[in-house]
This record gives sequence, C-alpha cells and structure tokens, in this order.
Amino acid sequence: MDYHEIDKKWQKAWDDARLFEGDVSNKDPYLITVAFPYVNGPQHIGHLRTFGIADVLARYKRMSGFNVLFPMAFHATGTPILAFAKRIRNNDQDLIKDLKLFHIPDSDIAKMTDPLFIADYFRNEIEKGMHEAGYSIDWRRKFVSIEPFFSKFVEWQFGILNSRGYLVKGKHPVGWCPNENNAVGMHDTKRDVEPEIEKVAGVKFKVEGEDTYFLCATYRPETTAGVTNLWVKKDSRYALCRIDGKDTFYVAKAASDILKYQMKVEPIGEISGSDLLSKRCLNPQSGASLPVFYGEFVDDAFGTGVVMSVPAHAPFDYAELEKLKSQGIAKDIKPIRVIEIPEGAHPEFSQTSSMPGYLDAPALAYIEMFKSQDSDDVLELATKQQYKEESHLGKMILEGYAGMGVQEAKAKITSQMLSSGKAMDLYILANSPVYCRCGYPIVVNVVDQWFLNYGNAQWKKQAKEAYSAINVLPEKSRKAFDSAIDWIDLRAVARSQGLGTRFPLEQDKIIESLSDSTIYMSFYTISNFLRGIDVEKLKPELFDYIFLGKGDAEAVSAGTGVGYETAKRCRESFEYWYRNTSRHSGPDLIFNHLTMYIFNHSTIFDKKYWPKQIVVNGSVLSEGEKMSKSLGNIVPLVDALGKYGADVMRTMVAAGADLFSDSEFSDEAARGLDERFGYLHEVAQRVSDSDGGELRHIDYWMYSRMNRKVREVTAQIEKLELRGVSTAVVYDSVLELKRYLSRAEPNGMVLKEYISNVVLMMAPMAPHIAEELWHDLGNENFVSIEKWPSPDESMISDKIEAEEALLDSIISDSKQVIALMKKAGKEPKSVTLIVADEWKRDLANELCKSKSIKSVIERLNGTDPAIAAPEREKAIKYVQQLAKKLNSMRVSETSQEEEFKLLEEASRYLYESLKYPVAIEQESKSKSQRASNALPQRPSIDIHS
RNA sequence: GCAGGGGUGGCAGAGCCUGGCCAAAUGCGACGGGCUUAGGACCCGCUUCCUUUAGAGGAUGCAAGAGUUCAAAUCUCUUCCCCUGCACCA
Repeated sequence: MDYHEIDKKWQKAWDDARLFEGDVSNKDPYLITVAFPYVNGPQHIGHLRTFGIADVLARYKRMSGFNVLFPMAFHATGTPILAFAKRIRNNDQDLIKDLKLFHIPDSDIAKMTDPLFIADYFRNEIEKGMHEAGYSIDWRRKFVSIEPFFSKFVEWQFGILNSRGYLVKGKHPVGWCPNENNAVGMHDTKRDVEPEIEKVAGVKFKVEGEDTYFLCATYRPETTAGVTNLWVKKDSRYALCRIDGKDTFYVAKAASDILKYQMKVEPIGEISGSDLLSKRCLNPQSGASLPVFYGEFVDDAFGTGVVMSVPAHAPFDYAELEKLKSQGIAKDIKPIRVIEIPEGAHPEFSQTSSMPGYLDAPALAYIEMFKSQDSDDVLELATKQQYKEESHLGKMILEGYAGMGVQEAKAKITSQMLSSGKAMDLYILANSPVYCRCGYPIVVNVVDQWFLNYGNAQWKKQAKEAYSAINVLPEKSRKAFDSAIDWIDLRAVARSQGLGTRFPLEQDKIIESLSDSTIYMSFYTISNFLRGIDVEKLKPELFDYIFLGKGDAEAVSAGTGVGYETAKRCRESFEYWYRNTSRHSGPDLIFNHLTMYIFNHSTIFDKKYWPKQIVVNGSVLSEGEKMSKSLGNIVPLVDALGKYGADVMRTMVAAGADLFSDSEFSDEAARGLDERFGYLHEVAQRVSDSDGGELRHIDYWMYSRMNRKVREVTAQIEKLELRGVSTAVVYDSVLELKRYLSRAEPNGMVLKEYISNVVLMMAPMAPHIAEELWHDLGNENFVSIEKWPSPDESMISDKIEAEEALLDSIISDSKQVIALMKKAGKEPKSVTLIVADEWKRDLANELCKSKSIKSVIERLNGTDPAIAAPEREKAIKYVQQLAKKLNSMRVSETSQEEEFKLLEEASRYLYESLKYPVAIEQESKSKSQRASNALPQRPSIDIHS
C-alpha cells in the first residue's frame, strides 16, 4: 500500500467535503478540546499522543451519532518564546543544532530572533503536521493566544475573578537572576534545572557582651538545644548588618549578598572570620555559652555562612570537632543529645544505646557504615541517613518535649522560636548553585506578587462540586485530582516579562501563561464569529451576554457595536457546544492546568456548562526512553509521517499503550501494524458480493467473534482503552481471518460483513486506510461519518466458539501423538476420532452443577432416569475419574450428535492440518480399543500405524 | 519527605476491579523443523524444572514475606524497589 498517496487522497476528500466543520444543529453536541500546543518548537511524535487520542474520540463520537466539534488553537504566551529568540540572538549552538535536527533551514533560523516570527513559524508547522496526521479538526476556529481578540476575552475573565475577590496580593519567594532582574524558572536556567527553594529556620544566637547576634540557617531547628558551638569559615569576610531594620547580625559577606534579595540587609561593618573566634554566644534554647570555631566544610555563600554545630546529631559537626580535639582545641566540648532512637526501633542499631558516649544512632556508626562504601561523600551520606532515621524513628529526650516524635517537635519548636523572636524564616536555594541562562548564579528573592487565591474556601468548595460531576478517564487518575484540588493554593498570576495579556490590576505586568488559558476552550465556540471584528468592540458586556446570558442581544449590540446577528449566534453556539465537553491533556497538567480549569469553570460559568469529562493520557517513549534532545531519540513528526504514513503512526501513538501508560514508538511496532494493515487490505480486495449459501459452523463462529468484538471494542473505546481496541481490531482480526480462510472456503457475505465491521472499528484510529478499504468494499460514502456498528447479541455464542476451540485442541493433541509415534519408529496412516457417548455428558454436567461426587454416585445407584447410564460400574469409574478435574470443569452444551457433526463438517480442515485421513466415530459404535477414553469435549484419538 | 501511579515469563504487554477453564493472551526475540536458489516472506513446533516413548503427571512460579480461602498473579497486611509531580514553570 502506498500510504502517502492514500493519506493525501482522503485528506483532500475530507477537506473538500468539509467533513469536520462543526456547527450548531439539532443533534447532540460533543466538544473535544486538547491542551493547545505551545509554539516554541518543532513537533515531534511525542506531542501527538494527546491530540491523537482526542482525535480517535472525536471520530468515534462522530460515528456514534454526535455532532462533534474538535477545534484547535495555539499557545504562545509567557517567556519561552522570548527566551528562544534571545538564544538565537546569542547564536546558541545547542538550540540551532536541535532545530537542524528538524530540518529547519538556516534562512528560517536566522529570522528567529523575532519572537512573533517564531510563534507564527511553529504555528504553521504544527498545523501542517496535524493536517497531515489526519486529525478531524475544524480549522475555521483556530487562533493564537497572543491575538488581541483573545486578550479581550482574558481581560473579561480576570474582571470576573477580581470581582469575586480571588485576586490577592502577597509575598512569595522565587528563583531570581540578579543580573537580569527577573524571576527564573526551570526553563530559564542552564541545563533546565529547577531552582529548589526551601524554607529553613534562621536561628539567632545572641553574642555575649554585644547587642548583636549570629544568624544560623538550619534544617533542624529542633536540635538547637544540642548546639555546642558555632562554625565560621576561615579567611572569609563577615558582615555586621541590620536586617529588616531591626536586629543586627554577623553573617558571611558572601551570604549577605544573597540574603539581601529576600530581606532588607543594611551593612554596618565588616570583620574577618578570625575576629569572630574570640566571641562567644548564647544558645537561645538552653542558654549555654558557646564558643566559635573554624569549620572547614562551611560554605560562606550558602545560608548565612554561620553554621550551628550539633555533634550529637550531625556527622559533619562530629567529625570536625574530633579533628579539632586531636589538635588540642575544643577539648571540653561534649555532644548533647536531644533525640534518641528507642531501643529496638532501629533494625540495625539495636545495641546503640550502649555505644560509648553518644546518640542512639551515633554519627560515628554512620560514618563507619559509609566508609565501607568507598564513597567520597561519607559525611554527606551519613548526614542524610541520620536525618532520615531520626526524623522517622526518633523521639525527643529534650526537657519539655520528651517522648515527642521528631517531626512534631520540629514544627512546635520552630513556631515557638519564630513567635518568641529566637528565629526567623529564611529561604535557601537547596540545589545551589543554579545558573541562569545568562550565566549568573540564581538567588532567592521574596517578591510582592498578585496571586489567584485557589486556597479560598468558598472557591475550593465550588471546585469540588464541579469536580464531583466530571467523568475522569482513566478512572485511576481520579484520586490525583482530589489531592490537587485540596493542595492548590496561592498561584502567582502576573509576570514582569513575556508575551500575553496585560494584567488589569497592574498594567506593566503580563498575565502568567497558565492562568490565561483556563477557560479558553469556551472561546472556540465563538472564535470564528469574532474574527475580524474591531477588538475595541469586544467589551466585557459582550462576553457577559455570550457566556453568562446577561442582558439581550439587542442591547449588547447597541452597547458594543457588534452586530446583533453575531452576538446572538455566539450565544447560541456557546450554549450549544458547551453542554457536553471532553478535555484532554497529559498527567503533568493535573496539578496545575487541569485543576485550574476546574476552579475557573466552577466560578465563572453556570453549572450547565461545567466540564463533563477530563481525559488524562501518558506520553510517548522512543527506544524505551522519554523523548529528549539529550538522548537524541526524538522522532520529528515529519520524519515519522514520511516513514510510516499517518495511520501506522497514529495507531502506534494513540493505541500503543493504555490511556495512562506511555506508548512505545518503534520500528518493530510499526512493522507489525504495517503487516496487519496490508493483510486486511489484501483480504478486503478479494471480497466479492457472492452469496455464500447456507451458513456453516465456521460462519457462525465468525459471526460470533465479530459481534463479540463489536461489543468489546465499543465498551473499550468508550473508556478510551485504545490498546485493547487496536489489539482486537487490528491484531485479533487478522488471526481470526486467517483461521476462517484456512478452515473452509469463505462465505462471501460473511467475509464482507466481518471486514466491513473491522474497517468501521478501525476508522477512528486509522482513518485513511479505513476509507481506502471501505471503498475497496464497494462503498461510496465516507467511513468517517458512517454509523458505528452495534453488536447482534443473538449471534454471540460461547458454545460455538468453544466448539471451534475444540477442533484446535484436537489438532494439537493429534499432532503430539503423531510425533510420539514417529519418535517410536511407527509411521501413522490414519486418524480416528471417537466422540463420547451422551451419558458421559449428562454425568459430567450433573457433576459440574452439583460439584459433589458423592451425590452423583448416590443418584447413579438410585433410579434417577436423568442420569441413567448403560453400565453402572463403568459410570461410577468414570465419575471418579472426573473427580480431579471437578473444579475446572464447565458445563458442556454440545451434545454427542453436535460434536459428531462438527467433526464431520471440519474433516477437510482436520485432514489438511494433520495430513492424514481422518475418520469420525461414535463411542458406542466404535470398535477401537481407545473408544472408552472419549470424554465430552475431548474425543478419543486413535492413530493407526 | 508528601501526593499519585506501578513492579507479571528473554523483552514488550494482557490478566488483577468481579479468586477457580492461568505455566499465564498477544506481539517481538531465541531455538528447532518445513517451504525454498535464497530468505528479512510464509507455515508448523518449541521457549521454568523434573518424570513420562498416546494427547500425561508432578514441582516451582506473577517484586519479597505473611495472612484469608477448599482454591490467590488476582483479596488483606507488612517490607523492598521503580516512575511522575511538588508551583509561578509551559
């Protein structure tokens, strides 16, 4: 098959027939929307999973009688496109190399210093790719999220959110580039590192004899009472500074340069590390007087550059003190335990409490433990291990907190120290250093920010109500939403940079790009009507009318200048399509976009228009790995289409795995699909309209399989279990056809009906090939809008299928016996199959129903005619023989006569499969020695040599 | 750490909700055979171990362990391991 020719041919035919343009009608609506693609890069096949699955649903629903609308738009707001343009301006070779991988010509790359060019370039590229993939999209409604008429819509949305009181102002820590003066997220860092911001406690240690403090950043404020000394860095400069206009502190100079972004830091003086050694300070918890030492491990640019020393609970501190002691310094320092791991609580250190002078799970022991691992980071590992175990298993032994779990104590002690002024909140960049793309190390900045308050109780309640009515596919992702709705809280909503809509409450800010796209799906219902209208006319009252039903078309038309007809049509279109919606996206969007989608819909729209269904799907793997530039395993969409054609690629991507799982993209899988499609094509071309005459057993089998398949596939596709659909439609059908064609001369009618149903069911996944086969079968209309088949339940027969399976087991058993004979040097000449007598069936079925050997034998001994057998002795022996199989036995619905007829009818098939003449006999009439071995559903096999 | 999803034969991947036709579908791979000039095409067989020269029987087995049950890949509990997300970023 020439896939490319077929793809092109049908895509053109669909376009010419305007098959996928959805307009208001009297049929039931079905609006399918996917997370719109971001136009900051070329398309690879990984992008197509969500789109492909949505398209399968769109096509299926269309065939099921719905009026389907599958629109598409493009996302371009935010910073990525600006960053992209900047990298091109800086002649970033990594990026340029990636673009060449996608066959983008140098002349186009050169123009990509312009963000708008980038957006338009990739919008075009993506649109073209989707078209070539055969997605049934109504392209009349497309738009880009940076277009002015869309901004008007977003402004209207934020007006509503503001009127609800959901926009609030507050402070928030963000990753920050001091060089560019801008917030920095993962996409703005070198090697795409996410800046990990952590809140830690800044504990204040009063300097003796001075009105000033040491400030120590710590993850473990609960061990403050165990602090024996402080550490500072040798040869480092320390600053004395006033923080937030209040107390003065000693912190490292380097640290103060970082801290100044999150708090007000006024330098007062400078001092060297060595000058600090002469000072002593007070433990804020115990009041003990503490010395200050040099610590080799101290990093003066991390935290505050002053570190508190807890040798009982921190291996670094312990090891450092041991070192000092060996030099005759710090001789008096003794570790102070505040936590212990109760005896027996620890699987390995059950004896720890007896270890000399130390904590229950001593630092020393951990250091020893990791020494043997030949690691450079012995102390690092030991620290993590001890922290983990103490926070899990440890109990406080500190006065006032004795017996309390460490995590609980940490929370209590922290809040108590904060409220009593013994500590303050600090943020640190846990994975520092992280570098901005510009090359500067990132710091933490606490900025004033506008937030959307998803933590608002009223709003949360409403979102939960909306969510409870949403059908989530797959079912197992439902729980994730429950936690997401509970968890989502303040969300920063405006940025100082980026493309997009200006934030109404602060005009120099841009609305953040996830926040501007929470209800845009509703915009599809009207985008085609609004295009071309002067944006100044798109006033809030217009949207109030369209989306909220406020006022009437006449007044709105008069007030805005938008035509009466247009306004009215928009309102109708929205009301119609938004009754029934399905939203599609990847699992990474559950915790942001999809949850925000639910929140925004619940507060803005009438209940009637709340979301009806959300579908979450996995991604696409290549060579077992997620597609990634660094792995070099990206398959550009154009390459995939060129190599495999649209349908193989579609089927592989959409149906290669179950909904939630990742699907594997491989040549191997492609070849498999290609072979099956080819086979189906071949068979379809051979089908004739000839009347095959009377239906035989194998024809009924084919009908049974076909109708069962229709029933199962319909159930599966409703739940979007596309893996099962493709297996049943593509793979199993081929197996069944092969069997049918080898079993007997095909009946033309049966074959045609079977293939037709297969083609109908493959149409959503492989629409081009389906159209081609559909026309091969003599049809003139589009399969894309043909009616989805429904099963004829009366044709589904377990009995007939079991009987056909019987033939196969007879063949396989016979082959086995023949092989054994040959091995023994005997040459088989013919095969006799002996069908068990009726009384054996009766007894077996009786046994099956009663599940009791005893009662059946009792009845045999009686005079119950229903289970009468010719010879009682033989019958009892037979029953006893069946005893072992009792649990796995099924009631046999096939009579002796039917079984006999089945074998007779299939004798040609049996002969062809076995290559020996086959005779069929009945047990009672057989002279064979083996006749009595016959069981129901298991004829005795007698092979003559 | 918290939250969510997982762990099945050489690999991929069904089965698990609703326990028993499950030594576990299907595909790929490996191996043996047939067809053939040849085969990446097609057909047949085989792919845990042991026993057995008539289609068989037995043992072990679905991350590990324990439990419920006449019966567990499937239900319950514990442990271990893997993946994803944890925010201002699309």
